[in-house]
Amino acid sequence: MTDIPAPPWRKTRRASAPRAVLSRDLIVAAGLRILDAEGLDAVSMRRVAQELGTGPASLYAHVENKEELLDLIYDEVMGEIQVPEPEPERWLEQLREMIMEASRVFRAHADIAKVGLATIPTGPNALRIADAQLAVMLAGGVPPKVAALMIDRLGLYVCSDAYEGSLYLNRQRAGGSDLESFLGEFFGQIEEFYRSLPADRFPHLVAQIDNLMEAGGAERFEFGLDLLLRGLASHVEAAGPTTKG
Amino acid sequence: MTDIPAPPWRKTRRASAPRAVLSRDLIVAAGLRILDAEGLDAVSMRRVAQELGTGPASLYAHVENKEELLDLIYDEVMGEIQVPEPEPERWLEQLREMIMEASRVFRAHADIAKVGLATIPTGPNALRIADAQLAVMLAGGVPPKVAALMIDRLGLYVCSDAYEGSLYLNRQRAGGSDLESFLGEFFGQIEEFYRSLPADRFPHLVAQIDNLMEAGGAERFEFGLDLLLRGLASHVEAAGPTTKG
DNA sequence: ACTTGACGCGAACAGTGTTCGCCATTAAAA
DNA sequence: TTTTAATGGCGAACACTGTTCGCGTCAAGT
Repeated sequence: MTDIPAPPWRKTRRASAPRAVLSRDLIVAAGLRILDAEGLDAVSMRRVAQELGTGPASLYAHVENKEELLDLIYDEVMGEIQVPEPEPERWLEQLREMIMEASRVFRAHADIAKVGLATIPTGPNALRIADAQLAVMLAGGVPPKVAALMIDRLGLYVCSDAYEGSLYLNRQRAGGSDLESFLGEFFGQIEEFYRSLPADRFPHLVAQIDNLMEAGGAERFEFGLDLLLRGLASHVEAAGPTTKG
Repeated sequence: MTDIPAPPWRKTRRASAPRAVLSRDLIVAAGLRILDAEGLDAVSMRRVAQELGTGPASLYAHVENKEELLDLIYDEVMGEIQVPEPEPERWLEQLREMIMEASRVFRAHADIAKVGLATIPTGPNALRIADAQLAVMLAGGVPPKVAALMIDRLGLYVCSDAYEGSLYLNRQRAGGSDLESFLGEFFGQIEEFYRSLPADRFPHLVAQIDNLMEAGGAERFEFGLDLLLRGLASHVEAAGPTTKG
């Protein structure tokens, strides 16, 4: 019955209203597509619905609300983060590589980091990554209490730095120029502003303008990361070395 | 002329339409009042205007847009942060005290930290604090380049941690209960969720639940801060000690 | 006394997230 | 095979948001 070729008018009808074209996965995929192309602010229920050729109300059958949708997109992005098998003798290096990898993925997907800052991540991929970080640290002899605190602080650091970086990307999107020239002009203005400050009120700031402006985003991130990791290493040595000693 | 008591009918007129009742300072003060009482989301142009007994359009004569208003409120809050005179021999302690003071002020004003995350602070108070931090570090013998990177990372850390903390406050506001019982219930749910996870997929996470849940917000913040400061101290020793050596 | 100019502000526009109620289609039941 | 139940899709609407336009009114300058 249903296998016979349907008459054209019925086919038109079916094409105009095929059931189950919408699903959680399709909605999340559409949202991620918009996020990458137009930024987080563009990910509205209406825009996602439009991407799927429907209205905003249709999404609520598959997704509780916008917050849940963003959480789902966030975990989808986290799925791109690769984690290694623990090698105890190079645990610190491994941890550093994992953080750099996470940072890379966050930066690749515009300002999704804002979502990570705003929620306690409970998606499967977020859990997978937290578990892997914990595994590497415990294998390296980090005291469990310290390791537990550490994943919290590292997650906050990666998200907040990526979020800060996404702000420049957003402003560039608002303007029209390319990223390179935009950043140049933007930081040029900042530097000009700093140089215009009264040296008697802000003596140290004015004296250190070159040092303040010199470092780029990547250098700043790695500097802070190294501070955190050095501090962590000192905790391990203090608690009794399990490795190389 | 203007000193003589005005006749009642004029007084009534003046009371009904007094000129220049609006000003930047009044608008900022009203915004800060709403921020403290109802949170950042409540600070809308309409709500601020209502607080001043007028309409939203009236604000735009004194303030460029909402972003500028938030920046002004942010700097107003930063004005509460006290900074010390540099004492070179206890520079690290002093730096730590400054960060704790900043964190205290941020927490006192709900989720203003979100604004600090979203903009490069250029207000007078933000500059004053950055200059003071720089002063303490340079007096302590921190290499200028390192000190410059450090204020950036410390600012990011304080803001992001305060922002994360403000999220709980917001959710509590959305519900009706008091902060104490809300946090208890909330983290109870989180803990329950973690305990329900399959131990074969997330073995380390499940094994460390107690360690993950034990620490409160203050302990987490100070843990991360100590990591950063230990790392900074190691930079100073490496660059050649100016103090006590 | 009259003009000028700026401020105050009501109304409107283009957005947002979310809900309600109706329609069509499909799956199950009789 | 016919009727019923339920479910997904979706147009319209609600209560918001930031922002702009243009009118009127009031204060000061000439």
